[in-house]
Amino acid sequence: MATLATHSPSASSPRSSSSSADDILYDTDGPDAAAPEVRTLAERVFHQLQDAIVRGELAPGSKITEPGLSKTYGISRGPLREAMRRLEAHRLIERVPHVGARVVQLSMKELLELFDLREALESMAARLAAEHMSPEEIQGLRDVLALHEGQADLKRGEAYYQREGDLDFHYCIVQGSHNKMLMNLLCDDLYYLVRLYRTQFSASGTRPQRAFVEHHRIVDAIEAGDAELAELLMRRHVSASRANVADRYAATLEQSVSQSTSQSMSQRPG
Amino acid sequence: MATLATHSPSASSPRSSSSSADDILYDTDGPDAAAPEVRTLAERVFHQLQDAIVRGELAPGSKITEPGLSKTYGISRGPLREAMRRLEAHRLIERVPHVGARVVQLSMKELLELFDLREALESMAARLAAEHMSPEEIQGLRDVLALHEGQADLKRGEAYYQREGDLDFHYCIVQGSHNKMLMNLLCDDLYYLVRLYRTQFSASGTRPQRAFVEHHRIVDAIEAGDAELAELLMRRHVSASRANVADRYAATLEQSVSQSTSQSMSQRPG
DNA sequence: TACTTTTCAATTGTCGACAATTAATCATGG
DNA sequence: CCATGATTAATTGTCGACAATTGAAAAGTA
Repeated sequence: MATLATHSPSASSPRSSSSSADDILYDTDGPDAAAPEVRTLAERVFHQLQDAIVRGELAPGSKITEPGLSKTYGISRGPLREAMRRLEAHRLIERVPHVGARVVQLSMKELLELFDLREALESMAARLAAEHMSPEEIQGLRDVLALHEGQADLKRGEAYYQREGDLDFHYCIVQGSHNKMLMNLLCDDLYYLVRLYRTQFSASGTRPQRAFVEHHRIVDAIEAGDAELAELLMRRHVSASRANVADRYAATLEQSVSQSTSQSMSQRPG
Repeated sequence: MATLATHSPSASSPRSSSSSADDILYDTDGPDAAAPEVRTLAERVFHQLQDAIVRGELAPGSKITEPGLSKTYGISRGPLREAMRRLEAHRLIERVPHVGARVVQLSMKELLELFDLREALESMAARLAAEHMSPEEIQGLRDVLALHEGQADLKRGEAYYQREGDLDFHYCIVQGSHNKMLMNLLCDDLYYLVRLYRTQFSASGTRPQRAFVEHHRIVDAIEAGDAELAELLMRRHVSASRANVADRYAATLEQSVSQSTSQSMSQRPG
């Protein structure tokens, strides 16, 4: 049932299968955050499972069993249960006592709710970033945008979202808010869900380029110290992203009229 | 070290030590949410520990050890670790690998950050509530306010906040938003922290009465379907509550100049 | 055939024991 | 007297085994 790819049980190097985009993010977290931070088996398996879920190797809605994963990753059920409990805390899996756990499957309603949350929280983050970001941090933000501009992905206009490039930007904004609570909430609890469905509803048409322009406008506002404008632009940016996802979903629905490929979609499109 | 009160290891009735205010909240959650929901040892101990922390029996910053709690609650370390992991997910304790866990101790900066988050999220909740709440739900909201009005606590103007009366109201608003993501975030992740520090920085002077009036105004806006006004009023309401906490903290600081009772306060006031 | 009951295999929950790591204690040397 | 290093007790991490619960398959009956 679970389309689990080959996972070497003895992972020698930590964070080996994570994307390069993550390294950019983690570097912005601070100087002492560069440490691997995998001091225990449960942590390592947690990161591996997290990666497998976000990458889609563990399909949304698929049931995951403790003995199965225990054998797959070569560890006992003790640390595995701890890793699963952490996944549940991050809302990546859902557990039912005495029944089991399965990978989370957001309905379209919930996915749009997630964007509403982002709109409220990230606009707040942009406002705080405009108030608190240092010139060095703003320069780092510009570097991120320049890095994205140089990538061929953006020019082809396809994979800007899928390759975490967009989230990199949002990460930096949230970090710039200097609000630890907000950082925890967005980066630890919400962004993993966003990444999960980002690959499914990737941006279409001219949306990546427009998003890139919007990013620049937001940085301009932050650099000018215009908190109100930064908040407004970020709110519009997330809202436009939300609308794009909704459109993509509607297109998927129309497409699924002829083809009955409603397997990976939601059952309750309310 | 941990000032743990007497906890009967064999708790016959579930949710025995929770306040009556919680029952009101849980009833608004739906008809089938009245079930005890404690189908496992880990769940029960989680609720017991959660209650002990929120009630202050486990002081903020105090270290909690697995063998200690294991013996206190009469269970093995297996389910206890699971309960602790859930507490960590709810940000009520902080764990360090190979070192241990201790009850969370928010700095004043973090506590104010928490209020900023509430301001952004609950104003959003109020707006959604004005758009989506049914007449029956609004009537339930008025019932909550009437219930609070009849209590002697409010008249004495002291314990309105401490007795979860205020949070009851906010719970109902969040439920009325009909946004599951928002409900999870606020009710599961943030409100326990709020409750923890609510007893410490209880409202002062005429603040409880004013808060009560503000509650009525918010319900009026919701009933009128004025989403914009409801959002604004809630934003002001939370902001005023934040200011009140900040004032109380400043008063505590001045008081700690003569008395060096900086034990339960934060070490990093900034 | 359809429905109810029973059985059973699989999974989850719980426990006790052992290994690994840490922080404090104590001894030693400068 | 203080700093530094080894020792040790305590705590956390990990493991394998057993008990309890669940869901479904199998058997029986109307």
